[in-house]
Parts: sequence; C-alpha cells; structure tokens
Amino acid sequence: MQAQVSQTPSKRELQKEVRRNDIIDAGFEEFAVQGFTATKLDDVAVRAGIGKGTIYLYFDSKESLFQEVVRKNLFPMRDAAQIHAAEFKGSATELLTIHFQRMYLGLHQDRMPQLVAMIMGEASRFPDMADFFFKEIVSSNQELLQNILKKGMESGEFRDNFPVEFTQILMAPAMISAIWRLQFESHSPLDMDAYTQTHIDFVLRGLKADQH
Amino acid sequence: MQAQVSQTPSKRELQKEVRRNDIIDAGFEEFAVQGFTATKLDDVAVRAGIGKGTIYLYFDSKESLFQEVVRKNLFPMRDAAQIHAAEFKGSATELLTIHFQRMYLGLHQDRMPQLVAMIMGEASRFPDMADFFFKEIVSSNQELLQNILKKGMESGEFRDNFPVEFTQILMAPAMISAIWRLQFESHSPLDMDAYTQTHIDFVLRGLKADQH
Amino acid sequence: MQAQVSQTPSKRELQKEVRRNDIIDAGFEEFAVQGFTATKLDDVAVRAGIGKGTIYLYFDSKESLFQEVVRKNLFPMRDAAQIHAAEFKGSATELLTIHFQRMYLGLHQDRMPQLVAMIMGEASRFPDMADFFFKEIVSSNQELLQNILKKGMESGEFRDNFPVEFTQILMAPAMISAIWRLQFESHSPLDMDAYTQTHIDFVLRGLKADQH
Amino acid sequence: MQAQVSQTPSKRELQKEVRRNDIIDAGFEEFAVQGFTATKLDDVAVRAGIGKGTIYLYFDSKESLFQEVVRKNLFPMRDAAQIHAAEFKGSATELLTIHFQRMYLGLHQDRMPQLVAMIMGEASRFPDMADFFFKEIVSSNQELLQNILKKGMESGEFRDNFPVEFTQILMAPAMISAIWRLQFESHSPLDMDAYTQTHIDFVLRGLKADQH
DNA sequence: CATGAATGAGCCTTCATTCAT
DNA sequence: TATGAATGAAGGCTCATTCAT
Repeated sequence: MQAQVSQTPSKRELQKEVRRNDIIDAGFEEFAVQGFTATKLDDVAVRAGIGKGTIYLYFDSKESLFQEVVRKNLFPMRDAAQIHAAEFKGSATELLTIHFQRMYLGLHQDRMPQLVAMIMGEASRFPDMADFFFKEIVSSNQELLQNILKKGMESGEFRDNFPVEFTQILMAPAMISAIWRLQFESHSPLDMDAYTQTHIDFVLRGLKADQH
Repeated sequence: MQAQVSQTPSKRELQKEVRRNDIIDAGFEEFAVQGFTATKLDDVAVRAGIGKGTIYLYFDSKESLFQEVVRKNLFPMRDAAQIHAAEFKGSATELLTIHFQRMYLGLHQDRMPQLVAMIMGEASRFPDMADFFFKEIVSSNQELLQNILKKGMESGEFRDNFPVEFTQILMAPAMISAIWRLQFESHSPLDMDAYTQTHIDFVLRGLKADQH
Repeated sequence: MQAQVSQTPSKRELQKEVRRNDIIDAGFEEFAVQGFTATKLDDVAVRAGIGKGTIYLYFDSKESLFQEVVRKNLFPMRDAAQIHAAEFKGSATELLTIHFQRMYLGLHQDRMPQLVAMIMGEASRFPDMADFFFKEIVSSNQELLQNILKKGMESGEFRDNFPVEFTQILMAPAMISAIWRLQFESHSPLDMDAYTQTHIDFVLRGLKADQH
Repeated sequence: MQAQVSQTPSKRELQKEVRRNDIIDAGFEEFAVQGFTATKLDDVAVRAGIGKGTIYLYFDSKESLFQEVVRKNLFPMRDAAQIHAAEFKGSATELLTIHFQRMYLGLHQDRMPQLVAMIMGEASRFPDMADFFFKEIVSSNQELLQNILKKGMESGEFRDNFPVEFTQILMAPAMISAIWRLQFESHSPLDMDAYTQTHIDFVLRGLKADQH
C-alpha cells in the first residue's frame, strides 16, 4: 500500500535542499561584497534568515561553504560553455564570437564580477582553492578556447602562428572588464555592449590569417 | 650651538625617513604575500626589525600604512612611464612597443604581481583606496595610452576607428599575466618573454591601419 | 477491547523501559570514555540508535541522564555485596577475602574503571552527585566493611585496635587499581590476579591479631 | 661605564616572570576547582587580574597552561622526596615512615587534592598529559618506594616476599585520602593525623618480616 | 623616539536544549 | 512517541591598538 516512490525526495529533504541553497546564496552575497576573510558567518546567517549554528548543519566550515559558493556559481557557466562549443555547427569565427558573448554575459551576471575579483585576490592564500579553481575552471576554459583556435587554424580562418598556449591574451579583457566594473564603475562607467563588441572585433583582427 | 640650516634635513629627520621607508617596504612584502586582512602588524614589525608599537609612530593605522605601500610602489612606475612617453622621439608603434615592454618589466618586478592582485581583490572594500588607485594610477595610465593611440592614428600607423576609451582591452593581458603568475605559476608556468612578445604583436596587429 | 490489567505493564510500557535502558547503556559507554563534560548527547543518541531529541523524552537533562547512569551501574554491585555479606556463613577472614575478590571483579568489569575515574574526577563539580554517590554507595560500602571488621574482631581473627572508621585504608588499593588500568595500562600493565591476591594478603596481615 | 651585569635580569624580565607565575597560580585554582574542560580562560584571567589575551603572551594554549600548572605544582614535591631519600641515613622503617609523612603533607597542601583528583579524572582524555604524568611523577615515585622496600628487605626489616612491583597497594590510601577530602569532606571529615598514622602503621605491619 | 606588554572586542565553532512535523 | 533541524549562548583564540616604561 506504500505508494511512496523512493526517488521522490520527502518534503523534509526538499526543505533541506532549499535551505542549503539559501545559505550558499547568502554566502555568495557576503563573500562577494566582503571577501572571504572579512565575511562574518554571522552576517551570512542573518542574510539567510537563520541562526548562526544552522550553517554548520550544512557545511563543515567557513572555507567549505566558500568552496560550495564558487562551485555553484562557476560550474554552470563552464558546463554551458562546453556543451555549446561541442554542439556548435558553424565557422570558428562564429563560434569564437558567440563564445565570447556568452562569456561576457556570464561574467557580468549578478555578483559574478565580485566573485571573480575575490578569487583573483584571495585564491593564492588558500592553496586548495587555487588548485580547485585552476583545475575546474581555468584549465577547462583554456582548453575550450584552444580547441576553437585550432579549428579556426585548420579551416584557414585564423593565422596558424598564434601561440595557442597564450589564451590569456585573448580572454584577459573580459576578466578585466568584470573587475573594472566592480572597482571603478562609479569613476568611469563602461558601456559593456560596445566594449564586448570592440573586444571581439579586436581579437578577430588579431587572429585573422595574414594577407598575401 | 645648533647651526642647523632648516633646508638641509637634520640627521634625525633623515633617520626618520629611512625608518619610515623600512616599514613601508616590510609592509609591502607582507601585504603582497598575505593580503590586507590577513597581514599582521606583528609580522610587519618583525620584518622591519622594529617593535610593534613603533609602526604607530609613523602611521595612523594599518589601513594608512597600506595606502602608503601602494603609493610608494606604484607612483614610480607611473611617473617613469609618463616621463618616458613625453620624451620619446619616434613612431607610435615604437613607443607603444617600448611602453608595453616597460609595463611588463614593472608588473613582474619584485612583488608587484601580488600588489596588483591584492588591489584587484581588496580595493573594493576600501573605497578610499579604490578612489586613490583610480585617480592616481588607472586614469593616468589610461590617458597615457590614449595619447599613444592618438599619435599613432594621426601618423596613420594605427587605424582611427579603434575606440580609445577602451584601453583596458589593450592592457588587460599584462594585468592578467601578473595575476596568473601569482596564482597559477605552479600549475602552469608562463614564459614571460614569449608572452610579452605575443601580446605586443597581437596589439599591433589589432591596431594596424586597415589595408585598402 | 483493551483487557489490559493495570498490574502487568503494557507492551508499550515495557517498550519504554527497554528504550530507557538503551539510552542509559549508551550514556554509560560515552560518559566512561569521554567524561561528563566532553560527552555529546549526539554521540549518546547515535550509540543508542535513536534520535537526539528522544533522549529528552526519557531524561530531563544531560546531568540527570548521568545520574541514572551512575545509579544503574553502581547499585547492583552494592546490593549484591550487601546480600552476600548478610547471607554469608563463615569466618570474617573468609568473608573479607571473598568480599574483596568480588569488589575487584566488579571494579574491573566492563567500563567500571572509567566510571570510577570519572566520578572521582568530576563528582566535586556536581554537588548533588557527590551527595548521591556518598550516601548510596560510599557509606554503604564503608558500613559493610566495618561490619566485617567488627565480626572479625569479635571472633578474635582481627586485632581490635584497628580504627574501623578508616576503611578507606583497606579499600584504597582496589580503587587505585581501577584508575591505574584506565590511565597507565599502556605504560605499565598490571597483573590483576596477582595484584588482587597481594592486596588481600596484605590486608589480612595488617589486620591479623597481634601475636603474644 | 655600563655596570649592568648581564646575569641580573632586568626589571621588565622580572615583572614578566612574576606575571607568568600569577597566571599559573590562577590557573591552578581554576583547574583544581573546575577541572580542565570546565575551566574558562576568562575566569583564569579575572583571577589573575589581567586581560584574557594576556594569557596568550605567556602560554600557547589552554592545554599548555595546564601542563605548566601540573609541572609547577608536582615537580617540587617529587624532587624534594628524591633528595630526602637519597640523603637519608637511617633504617628503612624510618625512611618509609618519613617518606609517607611527607607524602601526606604534600598531598594535602593547598589545592593539591583537587589537582590529583583532576589528573585522575581527566588525564586519560589527554594522552600527552597522561604520558607526562606517568613519566615525570608516577614512575619516579614508584621507583623511590621500590628502593626503600629493597633496602628494608636487605636489612631484614621487611619480609622479602612482598612483590615490589605493586607499590600502588602501599601508596593507594594516601591518594584516596586526598580524593576523599575533596569529595566527601563535608559528609564525613577525616582526621588526617590519625589516618596518616594508621596508614603507616598498617603498611609497616604488612611489610614486617615474618616471625619464625 | 622606541618598545613590547597588555588589552578586549570580535570571530569561528560547538553543543545542550527546544520544537515543528 | 520519535525525530532531527534549528537555535544561540558560550568559549578558545587572534590581533589592531594603546600606553607605561
């Protein structure tokens, strides 16, 4: 008579998952604004609307909460980019264009700029985190871009003498734009659409196969 | 008995200046490695070879010491760049090349990468500092580069349709290289000479006047 | 339908009693190993195979659980000793010998050494418990031993000038052996059979009626 | 002209030593009354009349303070006993008598009973401490007593069939008396002079060479 | 001027107890 | 009844800042 299917999570389990997410989101906000060290778990708790001790029912420590925050916010972007690239049918030029447009969308979503800035600034003091970040995010992105470059070189769209190991040169303006908006938006706002377009255009010019 | 001439600083004043500099240098090392929040004034004192209390004879607070550290380490680079650009006689292409080479030299000198990373990561939490950093360093650099661009456009070396307000696009790879080396050098080392050359070459290609 | 006779406990009441005992046993294990302060009710619950909140359905607080643990584990020993002494037919020498042998058996049973050590170390911080322990266990044991001594003095087996108020002198080696094994077994193990025999022999020599 | 002799500690160093001792003494009081786990460093600080943080200028942690407390309070007793035994000229019976009298004096001095009770109760949860205690105090005491026993056996004062490895049997009543006074003094006070005398007398009877 | 001992506010983490389900 | 999620007070420890020497 028990019609309870084991796959459907109980109401309680659902509630726990929701709560866990609330904490991650609250942590995201706080970490992004305050940075890791300066963030107080008290503030995270207040923002999540829970008691301070509750955080420890879901996470082992401040650091592990931080890892989850990074994970939850960066993985989807990475995965979406990979899937898109794998499925894309079209020229390398088009793919690179769309890939960069998507990168800008992701980087300026919500509090992503803060997250990026925080990781750049504090990762080196948490070797585990730098490790995790490099392996899960950075190298995957690098590889993705390298594949696009190789594709373009094979098709003759891109010059074949650009050193593919220096993908940083191509992506850097996107990262810097995120930091810029975080730090200097009030001093000198950035027209992101124009910036994005200029950046992509600049990259395509720089990669264009040499005339002869 | 004191025939002290007011213009020449007394031995005591010289001594004070030296001491002040020692503290700034020690602070630089510590802030660069640990970041602002994680740096202990105890460590700064030890590194400077003085007592902890002495710091407060020269600086009002941890934060004001930090400001001085930034000031002292970034001003010379900026000033040297400005002087060089003003005095340079030659093509815009050459000037831009040399300017970038100097920028890389400066950025990878000593602990500059850490300083850059730290500013990027923590500046937003110290509005005064972000302010100072923008006004004294960023905008000056931007202006300098814009002048080079305009010069090149006027001489016909560079295409005149690159939006000069987006100098970030041109400089970003240099900033990112500093951060990369700080965070990921152990995961994936960067050949800086090749990187620098590739970057400059890429920029020049991107700015090259259109063929017709 | 319920033909429940009030004198026979219902199945439910039996179940409650069983559950209560499970908790006490789990508490015993944990308190004995960790001590009172260091024991977490969480661990007790896990060991008892129940939820943490359930403990509060059976006990008012951690402290009251502790009292029950002590009560349940020391009463049987005390009662068995009293019954045995009351029923014993034989010489005082024999009775004392057997009484001590039983004491050793009890003291080294299971986790009794830990319980003894814990009471010795922590009882003073729980006046109620010290009270309870003194009234229910200590004084009863003292009285029992005093009765044996008096019996032996009357029968001429023991010298009559041993001050019966100092039964501690006779029992101490047994208590200390329990603590020794708990704390120093790894440093210097104790051959309990030989120790017991030596102790009893020593006591009998010390009590032996003077020669003349 | 500097007449400062390097051996004389400066006033500041003296002050530090005094302060260090104050903290140890305050810690002694608190640990003895509350036990290790229940003692708050706040309370130690208040008792020592200093700020909470000051403790950490002198000790690394609560546990290391505890070690110092034990060290400072137990070492003198141990050393004095060893010196006395080494210098003593007289019979083994006299030596043992005096040794025990001194042991009682030491054990009931100040807060020594509490310290003993605390070590007995909590040592097992701090393996380092149990280790330290066994090596520095227990085994030294055991050895000392064994030497006295051997001396008496050689001189014919004591029977030679008492197993010298079981010195616990001889010393236990002294330890137990300390605990008794701590826990049950209010329920049943102990006349320590009579107790001591009875114990020594009992031990000497038990060790007395057999008549023949 | 220089020192470093002293301070105490502040933060992460734990855990007995409560209570909605 | 039983559960275990939630709470928040409490404690060990850190560190910027002060101040007596």
